[in-house]
Amino acid sequence: MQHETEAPLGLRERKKRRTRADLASAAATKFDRDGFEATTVEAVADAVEVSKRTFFRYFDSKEAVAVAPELDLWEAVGDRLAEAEPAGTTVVDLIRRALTEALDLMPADWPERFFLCRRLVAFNRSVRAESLRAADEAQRDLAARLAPRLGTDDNDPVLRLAVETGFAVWRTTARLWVSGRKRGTDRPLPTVLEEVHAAIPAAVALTARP
Amino acid sequence: MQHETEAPLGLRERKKRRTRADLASAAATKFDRDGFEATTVEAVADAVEVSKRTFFRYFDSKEAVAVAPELDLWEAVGDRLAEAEPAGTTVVDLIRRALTEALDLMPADWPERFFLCRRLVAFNRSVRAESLRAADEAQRDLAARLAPRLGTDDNDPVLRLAVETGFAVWRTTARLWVSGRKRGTDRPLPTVLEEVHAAIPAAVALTARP
DNA sequence: AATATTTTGTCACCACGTGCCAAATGGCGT
DNA sequence: ACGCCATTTGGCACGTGGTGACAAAATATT
Repeated sequence: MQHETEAPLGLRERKKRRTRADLASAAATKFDRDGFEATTVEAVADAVEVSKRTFFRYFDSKEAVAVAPELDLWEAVGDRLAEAEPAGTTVVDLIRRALTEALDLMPADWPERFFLCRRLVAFNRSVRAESLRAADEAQRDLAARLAPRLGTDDNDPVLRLAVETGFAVWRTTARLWVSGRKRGTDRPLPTVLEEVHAAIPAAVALTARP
Repeated sequence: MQHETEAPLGLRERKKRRTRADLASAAATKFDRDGFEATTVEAVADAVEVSKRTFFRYFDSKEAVAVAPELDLWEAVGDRLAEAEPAGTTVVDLIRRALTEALDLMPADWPERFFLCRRLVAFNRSVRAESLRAADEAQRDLAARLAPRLGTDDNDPVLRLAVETGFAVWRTTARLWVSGRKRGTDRPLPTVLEEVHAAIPAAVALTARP
């Protein structure tokens, strides 16, 4: 027998995680095949042999299960930031690092799931809204955690703007990555993230030429 | 008789605009008094003496009518940008200017309506999601309009990032303005907008001190 | 093995949102 | 003033997302 690392993690918790993952997976395939609106949550629940009521105990809404990969990412980002040392680096760069580490922690099939998720985001209004809302939530959470480390409250406009910029980099990265993937160029997300990060000065200085 | 400026604007169009405004107004007061979820769209429709079916011909969703002031703003911004001359100024600043001009165009009761709208955004998940979605839509629209003036397509990451930054400034402004208004400091939005705009360098350079 | 706690299923219910068609209303020429 | 056409509105029915309440099942604890 091998040593139990991290946590015991009883049967109960394991089962819960599995059903959640199963629901997200079933939803992803059905949404991809039949479309988001054409698929009912009952159909998703049935596919996992779970009642509709139980579905809504795992996900707040139909849209939430569609962006499950993003929710997973934000959770990982929150965890990574809890132990990160902010010393010396820019806030924007700190967010980039937390994202990179979080991406590194994600399971192997995550990029594919994320890709499908982004297609739904691109084509469906309500899914797009939920995606933005989830990112915004992560953003607030992050600002609240960062504030004490900087000696300000999380209403400080400079901090807010910094966090906004960090997430702006992520959003741009996600889009660039997706469009790149569609035409074969399959670069890893952290690489794209670094590139976009480096483009910040050019972006704020971008001027129309008369 | 006086000379007709701008457009004839027949009775039909005028009536449509009025019902739309009435719906938004009725919704605002009811949402403010009874709460967003406690208010049914039927109740809003009844208050304007219009059928529920008609309500949904004016607004895509219950959330949409809640953020009507923002929708109005984005429309005005789009209009302003159509005639703005981009020469010489930064893209981020160009967005700021378009916003300032648009804010100037809004009717006198707009700030109050916007304020109530922001309260709903702050307390309600789905309204917040819709608000973010609407801003994102305006963002894309703006990027698409700006791209040809810069000689690039609207997938250029630098342009994207620039537009993201411009909107980040707006979002930060909105929050700052609201929190300022709550405690008496009632400065006009364009002023706050300028301040936040000026804080960009500080934000991207913001560093944690060990 | 018995008990306590947490999760799940069933049922009922409400309200959002939409397709469909008939009725009403404004625009317009004669 | 009248009737004709285009557009807008109302009424109805329907599917589905989402929730409260309570009983049943599953898991943890002693």
